[in-house]
Amino acid sequence: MASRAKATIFDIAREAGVSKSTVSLVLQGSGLIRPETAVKVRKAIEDVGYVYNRGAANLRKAHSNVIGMVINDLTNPFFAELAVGMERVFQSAGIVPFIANTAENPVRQEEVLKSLMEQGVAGLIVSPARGTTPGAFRRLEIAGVPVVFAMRRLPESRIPVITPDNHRGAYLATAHLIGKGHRRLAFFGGSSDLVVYHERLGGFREACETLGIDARDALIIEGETNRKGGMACLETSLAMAEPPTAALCFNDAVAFGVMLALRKRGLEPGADFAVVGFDDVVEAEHYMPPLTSVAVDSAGLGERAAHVMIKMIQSRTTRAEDHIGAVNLVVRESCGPDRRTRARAMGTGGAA
Amino acid sequence: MASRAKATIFDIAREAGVSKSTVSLVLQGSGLIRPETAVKVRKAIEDVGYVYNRGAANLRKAHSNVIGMVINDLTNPFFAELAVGMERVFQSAGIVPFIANTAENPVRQEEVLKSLMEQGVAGLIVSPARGTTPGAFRRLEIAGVPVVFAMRRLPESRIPVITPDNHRGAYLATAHLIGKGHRRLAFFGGSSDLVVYHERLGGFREACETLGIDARDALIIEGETNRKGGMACLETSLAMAEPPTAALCFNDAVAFGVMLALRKRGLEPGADFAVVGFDDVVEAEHYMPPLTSVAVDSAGLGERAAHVMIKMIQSRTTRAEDHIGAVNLVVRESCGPDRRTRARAMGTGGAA
DNA sequence: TTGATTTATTGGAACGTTCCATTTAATAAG
DNA sequence: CTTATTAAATGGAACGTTCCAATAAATCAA
Repeated sequence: MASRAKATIFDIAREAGVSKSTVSLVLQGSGLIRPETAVKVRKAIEDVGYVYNRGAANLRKAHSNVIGMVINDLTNPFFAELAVGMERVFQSAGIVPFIANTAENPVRQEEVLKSLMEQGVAGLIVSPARGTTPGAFRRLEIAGVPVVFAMRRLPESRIPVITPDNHRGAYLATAHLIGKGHRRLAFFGGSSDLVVYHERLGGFREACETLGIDARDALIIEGETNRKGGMACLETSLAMAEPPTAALCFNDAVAFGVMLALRKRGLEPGADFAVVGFDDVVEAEHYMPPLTSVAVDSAGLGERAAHVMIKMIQSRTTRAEDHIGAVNLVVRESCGPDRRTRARAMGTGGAA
Repeated sequence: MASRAKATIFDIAREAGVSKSTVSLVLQGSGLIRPETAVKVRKAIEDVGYVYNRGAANLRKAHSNVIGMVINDLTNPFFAELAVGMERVFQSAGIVPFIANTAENPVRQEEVLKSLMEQGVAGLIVSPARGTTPGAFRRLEIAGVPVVFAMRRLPESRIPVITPDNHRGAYLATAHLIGKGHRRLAFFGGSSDLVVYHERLGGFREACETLGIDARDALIIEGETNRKGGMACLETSLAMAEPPTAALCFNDAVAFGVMLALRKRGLEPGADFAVVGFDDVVEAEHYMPPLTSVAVDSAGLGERAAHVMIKMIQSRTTRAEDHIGAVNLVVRESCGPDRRTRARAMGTGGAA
């Protein structure tokens, strides 16, 4: 209401009877000022209701402490987890990261990136939107802003990447299905404009071939990466001449959709059709039946991404090594007769 | 890599053979400059790889276009939905909101608010963390920054609030349970340091009294507002001498927990124990059994909050009217014999 | 042709900080 | 008692914009 003109360090200086420079020093916690003076100044800061103007400071300092995270879908708990992991690290480093959502929209992403750059971010952690064009991050590179990709990568980009081991995860899951005796397999959901898709599909294919199944017999159906997509995939597959008996799904959301569609047709997930998900979101454990899924530790990947970012900023580089995170197949009850229910298979999925 | 010193409007001016003022005018899209000149300048902007420095600009303009949203729990899809609703509105207004997560931690919230203020935000939409002290927003008020509370309110605060009609929602849900013939009711989850809790509990109590049930017979168990809390509540209640036969849950997460715990005891949610949730998150519809819940349209509330914020900024005020959003009871199958499955009861819950 | 008006462009001060170079005050060394 | 040394505080320039007042160029009226 009252809102008198914003207080500046000059107001503080007058109030405390010192110079603006002294105030500045106190604000930065410099040891050069006499403790009593510092106390006096700090009191004045309180009294005048001062708010530090970081914009003005950055004008001189030329390096802010703001880090942005650009997330492609905030409503997916999987990405929200990623964000939370990053925050944990930044918090302990005294950094407040700003999150922006692109809602899987490359145009929006462009706006978001522009805005963050204008704000003078020190670095950016990005899970790029589907359909991102290769040039979208050129401006960032030119400006020399450190960028890390998390969970997703772009084809032919030099930007460091933190992702789970998608290939291995898909391999483990597929081997598990084959080990259960399934011979007609399907891969449901996702689309080929995502690098992740190719990685996971690659693991699926390799497992098929290694374990004696002709990959050309496998059914591959692209689709949306959500429940609806999963339902559609299942319907399509059951309309085939020789329908599959098991499916590896692009992610858990797709798997939930598949199970939903099975129920709707009077089929029991697990007994009548085996389903494996990917990501192992919290819901997977509580679903009916509990979903077998590839756990990727998204919060851990978020932490790792944050650490890499901090390193990059400190060493003033825009390059860093990629990091491929370990995955586990978490076996639950969505793949038929529960021989080893609720056991955690760590790095072994029956690839014998 | 190369990263030559950041280009400024002076560099553009030199490149285009005009003055810095002209460049500034072009950047602001002023109609005062000759179109050909504008084209020339815009080309120079591209050529030098210029990045607008909003911090410097704000130094003069004294009003940024940055809006912050402070969310208490980003992993709850309910709050993520709220964020998405807000973003929709801001996007069409050309504003990029920055989201920050407080993880339900008042200390973290303090840091976040401080950081956002230092960044010079034009306004703040906040879903306050549980346990927020009344003074937490004093600095914002002093600085005259517009603030809107969303989903949650603080006791005795003058800050405008956008919330669902918690009292009515709880009333409708409770009346529904009573209409089904239940007489021993429970209210599960939440805690009394949340204003929302009192609102929902108030609706519950009013329904009991109005519809002929002594509210003192009702069982009220506080607890965490997540699955775990729900499980604990159910266990506690079943240990009572005369256990309840139905429960209104503080939110859907609690309701999911209750259903989980029922199953674990071999009881069937719906048939053996009626459960109603609150919020109607997307999972509610797909759960087994589908959860009857109070829909609050969180995305819509987010949009509303964003609109109010934009109005406040334009009219340079820090006051605005509260907004209480309508709620619907969405009846599904978690409350016993499904007399009217999948019907949407709009504003009427059987309060006759 | 001259002056008035409109249209485009420009220089300079200001915004709130940081940081360097300086000054002043206090202390130590000779 | 000087003079060198250290500690504490300060003034001024700079950061990259915006915006006002001023100028220059073009158009119009008389």
